[in-house]
Amino acid sequence: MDITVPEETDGDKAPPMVPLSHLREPPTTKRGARTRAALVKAARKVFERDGYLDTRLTDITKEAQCAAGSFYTYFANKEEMLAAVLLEAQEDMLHPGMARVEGAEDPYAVLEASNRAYLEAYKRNAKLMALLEQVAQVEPEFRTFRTRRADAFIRRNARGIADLQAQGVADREVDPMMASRALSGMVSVMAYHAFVLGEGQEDGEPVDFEELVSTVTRLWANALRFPGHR
Amino acid sequence: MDITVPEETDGDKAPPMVPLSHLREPPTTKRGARTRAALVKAARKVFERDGYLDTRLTDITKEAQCAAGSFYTYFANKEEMLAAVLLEAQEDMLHPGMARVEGAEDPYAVLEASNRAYLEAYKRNAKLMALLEQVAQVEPEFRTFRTRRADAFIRRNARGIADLQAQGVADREVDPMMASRALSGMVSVMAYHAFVLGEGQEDGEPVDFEELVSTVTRLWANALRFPGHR
Amino acid sequence: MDITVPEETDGDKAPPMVPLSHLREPPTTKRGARTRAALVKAARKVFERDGYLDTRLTDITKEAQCAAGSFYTYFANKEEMLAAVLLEAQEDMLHPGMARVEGAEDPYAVLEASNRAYLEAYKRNAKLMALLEQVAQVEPEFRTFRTRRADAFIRRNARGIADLQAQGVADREVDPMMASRALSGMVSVMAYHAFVLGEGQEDGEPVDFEELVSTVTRLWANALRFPGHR
Amino acid sequence: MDITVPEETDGDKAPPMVPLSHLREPPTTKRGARTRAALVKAARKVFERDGYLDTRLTDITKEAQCAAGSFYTYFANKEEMLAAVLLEAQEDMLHPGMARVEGAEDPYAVLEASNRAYLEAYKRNAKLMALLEQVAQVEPEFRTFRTRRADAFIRRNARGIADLQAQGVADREVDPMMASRALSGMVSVMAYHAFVLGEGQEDGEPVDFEELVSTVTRLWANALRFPGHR
DNA sequence: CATGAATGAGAGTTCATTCAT
DNA sequence: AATGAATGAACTCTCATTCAT
Repeated sequence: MDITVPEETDGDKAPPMVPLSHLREPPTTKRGARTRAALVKAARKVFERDGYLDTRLTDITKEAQCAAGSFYTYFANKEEMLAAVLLEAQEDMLHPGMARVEGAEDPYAVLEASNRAYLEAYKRNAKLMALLEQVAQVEPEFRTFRTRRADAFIRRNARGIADLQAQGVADREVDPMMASRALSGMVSVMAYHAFVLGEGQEDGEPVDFEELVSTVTRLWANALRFPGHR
Repeated sequence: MDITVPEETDGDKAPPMVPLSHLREPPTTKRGARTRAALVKAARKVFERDGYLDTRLTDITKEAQCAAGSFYTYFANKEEMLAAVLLEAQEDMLHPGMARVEGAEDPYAVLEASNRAYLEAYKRNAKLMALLEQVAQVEPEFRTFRTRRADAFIRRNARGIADLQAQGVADREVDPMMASRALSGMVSVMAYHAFVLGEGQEDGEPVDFEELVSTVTRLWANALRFPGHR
Repeated sequence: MDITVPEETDGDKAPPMVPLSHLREPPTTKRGARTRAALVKAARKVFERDGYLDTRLTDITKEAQCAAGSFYTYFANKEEMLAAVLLEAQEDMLHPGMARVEGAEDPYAVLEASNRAYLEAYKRNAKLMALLEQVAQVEPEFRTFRTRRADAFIRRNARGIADLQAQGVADREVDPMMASRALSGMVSVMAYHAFVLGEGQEDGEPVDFEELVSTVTRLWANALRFPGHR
Repeated sequence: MDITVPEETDGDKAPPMVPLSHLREPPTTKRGARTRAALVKAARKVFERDGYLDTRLTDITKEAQCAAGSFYTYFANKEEMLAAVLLEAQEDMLHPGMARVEGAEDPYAVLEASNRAYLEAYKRNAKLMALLEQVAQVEPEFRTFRTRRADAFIRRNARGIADLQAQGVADREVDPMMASRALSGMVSVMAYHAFVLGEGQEDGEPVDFEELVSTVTRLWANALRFPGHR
């Protein structure tokens, strides 16, 4: 969903964006590293399976096959554990390698590629996204995290919209930031519905991925009044 | 956000849409009714203030100035309490009296009125909506409730879109249901951002209501390619 | 199981033998009498169905179709309620009119008639007997009650045994009181097994009543070495 | 009370006979074993002193001098706690090492030894037996347990009776199983009276143990018409 | 007398966190 | 660094009993 023009350097390099940077000292020994890694892996599995709230610390240590006390060697509490999980997954969740947009490129194609990449990444990390939604409702620090993460996308897309407006290929009547928030939100809502709610449901039709991409792209392009519609 | 043409009778009369119909027997005496009402009122206040999870039953009874045990005279547990709160608020939350659309009416005006009504209702019940979002992440029964509630809107708007397509005033390339889900979601996301996140934030600019209405309406109209845009 | 010779006047006329004689004042009005009776009847039903411990006072008032508070108009608590239930049933539970034993009567026939009468009464009141057993384990006052009730039987039968010993038709080596306790206990154990445990069980063969009577009688007669056995 | 002839191998090896096999994982460390043992010991003491129903979990942990929460490290609830207590006591309660009966042995002597052994074991574990009686009235699972336990004795003695009938030394008119139930019940009733009720009472004469053994044995032998009575 | 709502002490249970080994 | 038992505050829910109407 990132339609930024390439030169734009966004502020995304701001540190991890993961809450609670006050993580404990990293393990020094090899064994320590192994245990820590096992805990993070186990935590992700259990969080995704049972949800953040229903996960007891002992569930994690049990899954990681280590003692309850070992948890505190590496994490101060459940929150920090989750922060570590997210930190590790962030790479893939953040922005899926977005195709560069060369000057003369077709904006519609760029947009579509961007949406596809976003939706693919969402699908790939659906369980984690569901988890993040849950936690954002429950732990203020993660709410902030989620908001910041979303805002980065939105700002980025806003810049893209502004560019297109400047080039005369987008409706100039809308505020780029607000339009970006609306349209980016539209895509994320669709992703949430398709990949988070869509799973557990008996709904029958599990949403066709390509149709999802094309509909979302078409609506977005229309909304901004891209010229020369098919 | 309801752009249904008037004749359409939708299936919305389905029962309360509130989970947990196993409510306890309603009070028979006047005093009982007073206590029950005090509890519901107190519960709404505390839920909205502290969130569902952080609310202890005794917080509610304390606020309602009655004994802890009295809670159970009227509600089986926290869930049922919330169900009662939602049931009572439902009237206003649902859909605010939507302007009728007479045959020759301007669809753009109808759409705008609809969006305005929706956003006003959302704003009025912002805290409750925030609560609902939280609970939906935590209690499966309420997740279902929220989903059903949203689907009712979406289906309704989908019918409106289909009508407009039939009349030749809306893009026929998109599936009405999918477009409705995307655009309805777009509006609700904006409402959530403006009225739920917007409040507690230091964000500075607290979103101009009229701009919100007009932007959202414009994007929606554009997306469906309403003719004769300004 | 009463094999006392007729002239014997036993001490059984001692007051009700029901615990907690401090019953509340009997109702004065007709309506009061009706309510009280309804409560006793309901209590017996619920006690027998759910057991003493699992019975809540409101279960009784609900069954009696009266308000919770009315309970305390007639009874101080659950114990007194049970006392009232037992008092009312006592007549039939005690010992069913036992056939008189005329001088020349066959002791074996008397014994058999006595056992039959006892077992019939037990069977008739099986649920109440089960209840009494339960309560005796739980409320000291009812334990005493049960013990006294049993002792009355035992003493009575002991007198019968002593008579038979005097007439030379019973083993003189055993202490009449102890033998009575053993043999009376034997019969009551059999009754408990047949009519209390026997019911809920899938055991298959539900104990033939006549065989029960004859076996118990035979063992009893043998144990005392009645002469001229068949 | 076990008069089985020696060769008879009975099916008694059936598993623990204690309800609720779903015991928690046994402690792995020495400290854990110590705590668990302390809890079981404390529980037995408190159960025997206050009865099953009046025992609160905290009474047990207080007696064991550990925190309330520690209880749940080893037991899921009060029931399992009792199961553990019974399991530990079972060895001694079950069947007191019964004297072997050699072919030519005097059945009367065997019977007497058996009764003595039973009564001694009962006396030794009187408080626990009282507890078991109480719990059997209150928790279905323990009622089953008690019934099974009793049935094992009864079946065993029934086999002994059948043998004696075959050898012509016991009355053939009675059904061995029914007679065993009656006579075994007789003995257990006497034990209950002497060692459970007898204790707390002011009754005066606390039952002479030897007289108990001889009376019970004599009645039993008579009942089955052992030959050559003294 | 009847009603039925109000009361509140008390029990069981959970689980994050600590700490001795 | 790892272990896993110990801790105890916190919370929900029950129900006998009271009392205003």
